[in-house]
Amino acid sequence: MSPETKHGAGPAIHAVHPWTPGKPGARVRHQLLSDDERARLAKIASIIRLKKGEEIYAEGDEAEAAFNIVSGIVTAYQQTTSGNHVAAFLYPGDLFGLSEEGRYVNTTKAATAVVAYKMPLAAVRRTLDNNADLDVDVIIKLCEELRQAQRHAFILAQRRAATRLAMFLDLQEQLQMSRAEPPGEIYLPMDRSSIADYLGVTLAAVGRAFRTLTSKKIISLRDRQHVRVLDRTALGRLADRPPEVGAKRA
Amino acid sequence: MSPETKHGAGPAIHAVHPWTPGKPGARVRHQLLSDDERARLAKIASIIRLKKGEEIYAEGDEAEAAFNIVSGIVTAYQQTTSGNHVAAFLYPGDLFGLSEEGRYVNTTKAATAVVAYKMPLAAVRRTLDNNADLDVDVIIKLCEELRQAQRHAFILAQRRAATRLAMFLDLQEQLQMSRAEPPGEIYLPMDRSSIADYLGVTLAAVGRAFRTLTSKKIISLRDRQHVRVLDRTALGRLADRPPEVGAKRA
DNA sequence: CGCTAACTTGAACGCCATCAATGCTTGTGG
DNA sequence: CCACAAGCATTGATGGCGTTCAAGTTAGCG
Repeated sequence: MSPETKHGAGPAIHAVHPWTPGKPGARVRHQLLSDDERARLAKIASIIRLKKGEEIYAEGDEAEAAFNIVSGIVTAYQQTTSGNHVAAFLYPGDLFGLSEEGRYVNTTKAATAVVAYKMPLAAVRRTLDNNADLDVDVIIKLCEELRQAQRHAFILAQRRAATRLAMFLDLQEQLQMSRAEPPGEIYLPMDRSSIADYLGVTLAAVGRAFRTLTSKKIISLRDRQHVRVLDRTALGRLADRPPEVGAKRA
Repeated sequence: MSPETKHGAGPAIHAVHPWTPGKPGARVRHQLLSDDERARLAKIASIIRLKKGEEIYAEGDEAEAAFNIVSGIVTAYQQTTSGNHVAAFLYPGDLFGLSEEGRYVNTTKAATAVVAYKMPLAAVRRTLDNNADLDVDVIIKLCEELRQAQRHAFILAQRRAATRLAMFLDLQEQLQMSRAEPPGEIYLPMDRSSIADYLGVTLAAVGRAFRTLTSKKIISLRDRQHVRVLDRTALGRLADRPPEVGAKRA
């Protein structure tokens, strides 16, 4: 078997461009690497395949490789005594395995079956040293991940669980569009408890929030993984405006 | 080195190194730029001086320059109908002015009097194209900002206000150490309502949280801007940091 | 087709948002 | 130097929302 040829040219990095303007709010993701660059990275990369639930590396481990997702979803989280905190859901085209002072800062595991490229850090650094254009691509990707983390913080700063969920769904839909996936329905590959850990609320609260949005006819659930948006205006309103603060009602 | 050199040599970028290991948890920040690089950046930079409260740019403005702080504190935030969300407090050595599709993603204003370098984006890009070593420095800095944003999200995922405040104080103390500032007391240059907006709680809740930590003899307040840590173990426990078992490197 | 894990729903308690009043501090002019 | 004002911060009461604990339901998988 020859996975390298099967999956084509090699690693691919997708990101929204920081300085090239597009249609406002469109946030189109481009593939940043040229065929040439992909081929160069392919030389230092190996393919790994993970079953759902498998751990890739753990927080505090010595960082030895960076990863690039080909297919599937990866959850990055940290474990605490009072439950897990999900920092990000990673999709095809995403990079992960960043370290601080030589150690990984979070734990990663496959949320679905995953295929990914694994690139030893030493080789990555060597390649970066010799390819100035790659540097720029990495910068662009890091800018995107930074904005992503800031959006996450923004969601977590909301007070009501239904608002956080609305913003999460809104975000997922935007990401899906920017990945040029079929629209019309939001697909949630991760399970409810991962969503809860991402939103910083309990599993029970996520359930209630889904119920709230459903009973208000803002969304409808085809099944646990597929959400249809019925009232985009109301969803958007929840996502950046305070929910009816007025408590003066009988 | 003349006294003027510090401000005269040009922009300075400070960051914790992602792959060079240090004493675990020490998180020492280094100045990334060589004198030569600073001089090159100085050619495209101009100095700006801001009074406390002055706005630097607003969310949605067309991005035309990046900034690098020389002295003072900058607050980066977004305005919503239900109050402000503070995304970050920026210190000397930090970079800001990142954009998405050519527009700023947040509003920035001076939290204290500020001196900063302003660098037109076009010139920055040209300089990056011609200086591969600068690229690497920017990558390192972006990694740090990313981790910073993830830590912020981690704080916001906490449920109790006192826990968020404890983690915030812990973080500020670490940052202060990594900046090699005098230890023994945490200095909070920002006002209470900025802290509230950073922690995603109300001003009143911040007050209560301070009172809780004070009455538990975990901290004491010299004045509104100076906090002394009385019980670091308890603070770390609240902050959900693993107990520091003589972690002085093996 | 039964088992298990994931999810939903229910009831009581506690924390924080909200509204509102008081206290503190800083700056300005008399 | 004090009086005063304006902004910032603390403190107090009440109610809503989310956590917690627990039971019931669905879906996935052998």
